[in-house]
Amino acid sequence: MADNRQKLTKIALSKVQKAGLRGLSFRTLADEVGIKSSSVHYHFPEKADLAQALIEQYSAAFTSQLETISAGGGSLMRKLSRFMDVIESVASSDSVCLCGMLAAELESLSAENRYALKRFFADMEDWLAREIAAHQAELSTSLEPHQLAKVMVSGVEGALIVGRVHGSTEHLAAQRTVLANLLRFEDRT
Amino acid sequence: MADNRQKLTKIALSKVQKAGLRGLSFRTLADEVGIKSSSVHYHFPEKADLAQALIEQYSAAFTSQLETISAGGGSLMRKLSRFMDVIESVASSDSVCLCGMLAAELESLSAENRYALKRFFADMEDWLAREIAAHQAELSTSLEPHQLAKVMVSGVEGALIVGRVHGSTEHLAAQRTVLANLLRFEDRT
DNA sequence: GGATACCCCTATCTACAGATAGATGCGGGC
DNA sequence: GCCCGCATCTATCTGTAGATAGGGGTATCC
Repeated sequence: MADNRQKLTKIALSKVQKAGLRGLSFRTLADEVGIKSSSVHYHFPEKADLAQALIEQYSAAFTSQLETISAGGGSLMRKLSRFMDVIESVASSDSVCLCGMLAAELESLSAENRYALKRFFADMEDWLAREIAAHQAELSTSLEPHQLAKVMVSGVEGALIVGRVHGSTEHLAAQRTVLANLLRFEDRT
Repeated sequence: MADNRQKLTKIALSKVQKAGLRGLSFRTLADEVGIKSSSVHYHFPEKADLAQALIEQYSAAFTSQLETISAGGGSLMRKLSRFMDVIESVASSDSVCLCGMLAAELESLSAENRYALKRFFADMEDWLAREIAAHQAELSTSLEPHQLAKVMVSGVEGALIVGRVHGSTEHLAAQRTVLANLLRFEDRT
């Protein structure tokens, strides 16, 4: 099985989204894949290397989804609704956004990890701001696209984390509703 | 010194806000207070007991601040601005909200800890919703107070966590601005 | 067919975590 | 003067973490 590396990142991703990087041990991870912990070290010498791989993989997948949304066209509200769909898809099974989780563990991350994290959030914000700016004509708000984008980034990350405590997705749902209202559109599309 | 218990919770609080509960060890904590780790266990038999004490103490202090704001009167915007001041005061020195941090570590918390966490967020939401409802006449929004409150709770928790990654308070600032706009008030008071 | 890269193994190290048992010193109250 | 509770100590247990050294098998490439 040469795809153990993929199995490792797949299982690690899910685990970190639930328990955090510190909640993941090389031993448990190895057990679940069916290899030894030393073999995990072969693929990822240090834990920071594993974290880095996770962030990059996650970011790439996320960016790809955003690009698909952009390419799909439609109104801003339609795009933002799709955006919320993407966010909502991680909320199931006691998981939060990988990068939101790692952001909480910031203090124990390597410099490289931190930089990758920054980029993730900056990319999300940029995408949102770009879409908002592109549709500004449709809007009756005077707010800066980047300010709105920052609020949305904070909002969804916070909603995932806080929502999990309550075991509900109401916080994300509220985000949707208020967002739609803020931009003076009707709910959903 | 019979106030070692207070010293413990004080130092532990600050440490957990920066590094999380897992980032705090009884040994380091004991060292900083100047006692032995076994003595920490005397005050807090298990780590969950320490966490519980932290959450309760933190919640009480927070609630107290909210009550002060309510008692201070004034416009809704004034109150919400004060609310943001309170949130902002924890953002310094690489700290996030204690409960936001613990929420990320949810999986490793005791049932009692989780319940206390839920209450913290619910209390914050209730306070916000109550204030919003009380001033609804001043507002031109048709949004439910509890939905707005949920968004605010998510927003500030997320802004603290994401903002720390960037080493800035811009996310909180954006929250302030957008919030003011959402409620159709001028910025700050 | 020998070299080489790849992948996984066994075995082990070092560090540190939370937790417990039992002893010590120091009070105040009976 | 004795007992008891409080707060702390020393010493130690047990478990688990990340990490490393070095060996072996296998497939591919020259």
